[in-house]
Amino acid sequence: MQSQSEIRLTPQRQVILEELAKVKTHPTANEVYDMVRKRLPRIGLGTVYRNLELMADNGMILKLEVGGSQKRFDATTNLHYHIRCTCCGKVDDIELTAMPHLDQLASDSSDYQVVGHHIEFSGICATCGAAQEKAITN
Amino acid sequence: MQSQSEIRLTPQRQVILEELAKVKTHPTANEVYDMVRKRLPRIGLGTVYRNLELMADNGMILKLEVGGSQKRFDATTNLHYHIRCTCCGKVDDIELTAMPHLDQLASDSSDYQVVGHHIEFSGICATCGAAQEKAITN
DNA sequence: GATGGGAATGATACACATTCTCAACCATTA
DNA sequence: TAATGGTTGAGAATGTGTATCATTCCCATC
Repeated sequence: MQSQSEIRLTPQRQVILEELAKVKTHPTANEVYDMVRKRLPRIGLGTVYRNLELMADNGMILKLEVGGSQKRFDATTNLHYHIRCTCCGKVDDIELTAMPHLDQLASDSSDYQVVGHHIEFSGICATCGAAQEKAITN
Repeated sequence: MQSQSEIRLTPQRQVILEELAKVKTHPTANEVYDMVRKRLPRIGLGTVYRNLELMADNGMILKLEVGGSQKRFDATTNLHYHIRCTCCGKVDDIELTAMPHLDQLASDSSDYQVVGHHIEFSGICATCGAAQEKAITN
């Protein structure tokens, strides 16, 4: 997207960025809201949504439109892939070399103007897997 | 998931399946509801959601958790990839050989029990592209 | 230092997709 | 036929995200 070139770094935006950069997970807007509220108790939920969206458009952060009902945000903006736990919804990075050439293939075989791609694996995370084991053996 | 082995094929479920198989698009639950209602005017929206979910769990259809705010459904259950128009939200199949070996790679490099993957390209579809051209030249 | 205009914020209302609840219904079997 | 359990339809409830709008903030200019 990367439409606007510069946005003002208000205190709210700065805190949102910092909190997002602080975690290795891929929090939802609501989770970001909770994290930010510890430092700025009076911030509005709308402000968080608005600024996450704005910063994603600006290329400062990544908006993950993965499965599940919520958008997630990522401070790491280079091309990388994710795995989502179908059980608890958690999203982790996956170590897999990026395949930017896929975009060309897709472009060749469709009448779309391809802008990018994302690979999302799904599975059961270690925690949920262990919980299932436990539930079965009981 | 493919948990339940057999489900009763009620008239509602049959019509949902037939209508879904009839189209090459990837309709949302609401679109399925509209299609089905032409044949079963008294069907409830909840029934459509309930049964789409059920049939997806059963492996009879595919639930696409792609970007955008709505889930989409697909009568084609073999592994294939999609492209979504960031402008109008339309989802099309993309002709690209499936890469089932990716699951193994992901499994090796994470502590998840990997069950599958999906590749989603994003871009501007021909229709939206043409509309943009027009808007600029005017 | 006052001021005026545009951007940003916070509170709230709203829109929308999806799920939940529950009474009525229906098929199946005892 | 009566009992049982799954299924349906209707509407309420939930949850995520967006729009609105009055107020506040920033900052260049006077």
